[in-house]
Amino acid sequence: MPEETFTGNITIRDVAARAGVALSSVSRVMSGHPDVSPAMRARVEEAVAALGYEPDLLAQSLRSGSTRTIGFIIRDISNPLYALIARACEQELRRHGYSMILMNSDGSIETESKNFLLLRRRRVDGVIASLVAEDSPSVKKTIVSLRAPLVLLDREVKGLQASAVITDHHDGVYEATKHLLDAGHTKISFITGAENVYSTRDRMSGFKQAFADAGKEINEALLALGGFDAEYAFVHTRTLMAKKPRPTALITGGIGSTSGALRALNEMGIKIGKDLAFVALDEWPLFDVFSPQISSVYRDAKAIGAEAAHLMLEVLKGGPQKESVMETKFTARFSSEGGL
Amino acid sequence: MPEETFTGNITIRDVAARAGVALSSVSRVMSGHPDVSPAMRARVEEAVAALGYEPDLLAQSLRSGSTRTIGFIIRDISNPLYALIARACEQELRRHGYSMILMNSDGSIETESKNFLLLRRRRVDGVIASLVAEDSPSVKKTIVSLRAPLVLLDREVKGLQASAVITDHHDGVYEATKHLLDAGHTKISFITGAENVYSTRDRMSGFKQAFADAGKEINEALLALGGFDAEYAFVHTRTLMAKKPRPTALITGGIGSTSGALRALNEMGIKIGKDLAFVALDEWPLFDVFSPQISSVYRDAKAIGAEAAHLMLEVLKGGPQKESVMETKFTARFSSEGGL
DNA sequence: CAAAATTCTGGAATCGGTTCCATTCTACGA
DNA sequence: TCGTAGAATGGAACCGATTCCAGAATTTTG
Repeated sequence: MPEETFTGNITIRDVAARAGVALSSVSRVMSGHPDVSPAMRARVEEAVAALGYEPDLLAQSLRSGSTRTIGFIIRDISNPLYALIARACEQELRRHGYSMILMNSDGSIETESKNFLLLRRRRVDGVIASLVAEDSPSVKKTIVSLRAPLVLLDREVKGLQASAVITDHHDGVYEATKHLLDAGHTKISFITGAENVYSTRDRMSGFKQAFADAGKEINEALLALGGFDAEYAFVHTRTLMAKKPRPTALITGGIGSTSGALRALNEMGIKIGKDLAFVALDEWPLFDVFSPQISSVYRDAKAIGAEAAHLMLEVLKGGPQKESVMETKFTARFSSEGGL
Repeated sequence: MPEETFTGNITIRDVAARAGVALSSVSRVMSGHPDVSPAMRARVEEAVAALGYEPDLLAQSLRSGSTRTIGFIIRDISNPLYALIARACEQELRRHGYSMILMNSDGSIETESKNFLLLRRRRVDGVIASLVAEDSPSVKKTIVSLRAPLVLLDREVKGLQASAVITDHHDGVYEATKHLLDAGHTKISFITGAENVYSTRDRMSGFKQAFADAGKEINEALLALGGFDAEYAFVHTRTLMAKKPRPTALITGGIGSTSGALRALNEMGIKIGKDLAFVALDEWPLFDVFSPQISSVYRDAKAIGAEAAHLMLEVLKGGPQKESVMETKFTARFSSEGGL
């Protein structure tokens, strides 16, 4: 029960003064050091309780070198997939005494770089990040200079010491593409981000293999691999759907791409499952309620977030860097019918 | 161009040594203090550039008392409304040199309390929070002991020094309810969180006034004001819809409530806009794409997040505490037809 | 019972900066 | 030419903790 009112902060000195002991003794009691007599422990604990003392994490960090803080850099927290990942990740980190500093990179390499630099100055113990691109030398240099453990989300940067949680997009997309090919589609459009990130490459790899296995040729003109944002997908959906002959099927990679594409299709009056076979990669909140008819390749965002936290905690404990692979699951629904 | 490789961190001492000047001079140059000769500035800047020196934010914070860090406590970042708020808020804070520590309270008062305590120990410069409840004395005590500025999101806690961004739910809900009453509904259900948070009270106030203005009586048995989570709404939708006579209209407050209710309605085979008139409070991502038929009361989450950041920055600059009111807008669509 | 080993405790250095204060140097006016 | 104001710089204290080291108090051993 604190007896003092708040006038400035209560420091270890105040505790030491009240207990009539040295600073070092108070510190030892607080940190559970073995070299403390029961009498000393009692005296200090009384003073701590009476004053309501709480050690200053800032000062502890400065001295110990560990801030118990993890940076979390993503494109955009308002993307529901990232939000789910962040939620699970934060929960897990908090459970182990770590706090999360959240930073949006807004899809900009410069912002991302600045964020990394700032986290370094803040002396975070580690960073969990989904890079905007894997091929930026400046970001790579920044990351190396971090000298703190890094966990990548769905990215592969060669020549970089890092753990990673990656998704096996290949299998899910392979199944989805095979499903479309089996139905007789060959003019299949694919809209998603650029190939300078792992997720796009892995998705394309599944896409290509399905075509190869079916002995069919990919029509490169129907691919739009330029950006994850809704605007990019919106524009390219309009362009692609205006081509003749028009694509008979469309796959969109990521929630941003999907929303932009669907908005364009809506506007153009193209009905999925009838005029066009459609598959979305990744699901979003209320998916099962509002989009029970959309074929999708699903992945468990919550599990990804928790796994990212685990990998980080593992390395912080001195363990080895690791790469975890999360699975995807294709489910065919009404939207991937029709189109032919 | 750094000539040294990284071996431990480069401190202000290294810079002073290389430039052959005192620590205090380096510090003055770095902080742009006026008492610095051009010659001194040049020498120090040369050394800074050569060594690639960057001041340690931790040490600066300890000395200056300001961490340039803002805590952000919400129920759940994976709620799209909060995600949008967080995104806009972080962007704005970052633009002004502040970082955001994100914490989910998971709807638990104890977790929320712990989060506040941890933020205090981390010496954050301020906290932006959407409290789980307004009537918890323990949380109130914790907040008072923070002694850092607080910006509340859609909450009103009396006896607390704080800024706030609140939403004018009253008007939107009033319009929505009036719309239903005008159509002839009287058995209107309302499912949302408890009345110990401002948003529920303000929504109920609009609801009640619409009934009063219409000279109708509210059927209290049709209200379920107990939780914002989907599970609560799911369970109570089933119960309420099993009553006889059954409610002819339903309003759900918040995205969690809405998703739970819609899931239950789906399962029960009740079609909104036909078997039941339905209004959702708050929209969600892809709302216009997938739910263009759902009547809603909309608010601009991005603006709310940016405003929260502004209020915080204002107070940090020494300005007064303020309360900002954001508007809501009811739009009638297909879902609020039928039911009678 | 003295010497040695063990257990505790206090003092001081340290983490990496900022800032006050005193001192030196320069320039100006009387 | 001297006194003094003003600018520039260095030294030291400080922010709030941790930890090493030395010494005091206690216990064990010969």
